[in-house]
Amino acid sequence: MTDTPLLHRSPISRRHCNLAKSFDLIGDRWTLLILRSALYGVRRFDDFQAELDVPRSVLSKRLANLVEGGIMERRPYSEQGQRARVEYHLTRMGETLGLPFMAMTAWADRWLGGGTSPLTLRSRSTGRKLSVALVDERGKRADREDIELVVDARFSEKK
Amino acid sequence: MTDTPLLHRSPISRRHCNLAKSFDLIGDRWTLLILRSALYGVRRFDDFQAELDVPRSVLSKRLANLVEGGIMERRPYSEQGQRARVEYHLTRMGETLGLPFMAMTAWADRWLGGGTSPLTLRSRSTGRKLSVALVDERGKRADREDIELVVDARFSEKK
DNA sequence: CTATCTGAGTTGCAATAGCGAACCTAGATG
DNA sequence: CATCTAGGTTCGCTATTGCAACTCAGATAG
Repeated sequence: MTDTPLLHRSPISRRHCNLAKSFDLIGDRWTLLILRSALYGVRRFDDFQAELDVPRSVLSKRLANLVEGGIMERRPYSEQGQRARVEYHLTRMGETLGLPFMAMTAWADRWLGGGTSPLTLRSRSTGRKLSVALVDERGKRADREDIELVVDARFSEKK
Repeated sequence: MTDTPLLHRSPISRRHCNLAKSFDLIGDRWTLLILRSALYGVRRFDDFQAELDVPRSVLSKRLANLVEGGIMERRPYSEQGQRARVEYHLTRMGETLGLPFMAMTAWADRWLGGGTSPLTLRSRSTGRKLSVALVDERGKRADREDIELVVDARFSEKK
């Protein structure tokens, strides 16, 4: 296992790094916890609040940020004989966070859960176990040593 | 595309959720940015500081947390004719965050970068483009509708 | 037609965390 | 013996968080 070579600067400048930008949007403990719940199907203010025990004022602000960022949307609903209320649904943009969250879950199960996985993923059609991996177009897994980073020079440090 | 069914509580209680635990460790904007740089090969205090423009006091605290959490380790080094100094290396635990970060990068390129990817991944041996995906043991990609969540009942809400 | 319940917030205040600048320290160099 | 460098710490100020209480709007009950 060779160490990655020492660098003094990242190959992609922070201004151009979409990953870095994404952290402005979701790089916050409560936001991440809200998204975790939302990906499971939680949608309502009081459900988020009760499940996470997040201060209502903070929850309110975080949900507003997520809506502004396009990750969630406010959608009115009404239950029989109740006045109209509001749910927070993931947009398509929000739903696609599923994959990074699954990758993160696998990491966390391995390193923080001692290898126990409270939740596993399975193919409904084939019954096979699913996992997140780095693969080529054919589905062949790449191993760590075989990965090459290709940097688009337009996005490097000083342009 | 059917909506995920409404839930009032997540299927995994927060106490048992390793994903939720991981957010205590890395669910913070600066921590995430530090890890991004570290995965590229940045290791030194002043390099992190200059690249990220993070307050030195905050950087100091975050690095200490990462070391305490087992994600990074302090390692002494000396350059010729310089006194011994310290670098922050990712441990194996830290390195394996690469996959979640690659998944997150792909998400961010798609939704925040308008589809432009400053950085792409390629297989050194085959030259093929690599991407993060949810696959079965054979490398067959699963599509969204075909994913089943299997919950270990021991970790549900009330035990 | 007033009183109560419920879900979805807002408000106010104290405690905490973050920010930026200045300072410290230990050896190597001029 | 003054300066430089890398890796920090300290300090005062501001911004954000956490918590409890309050509001608001409609539906239902008495």
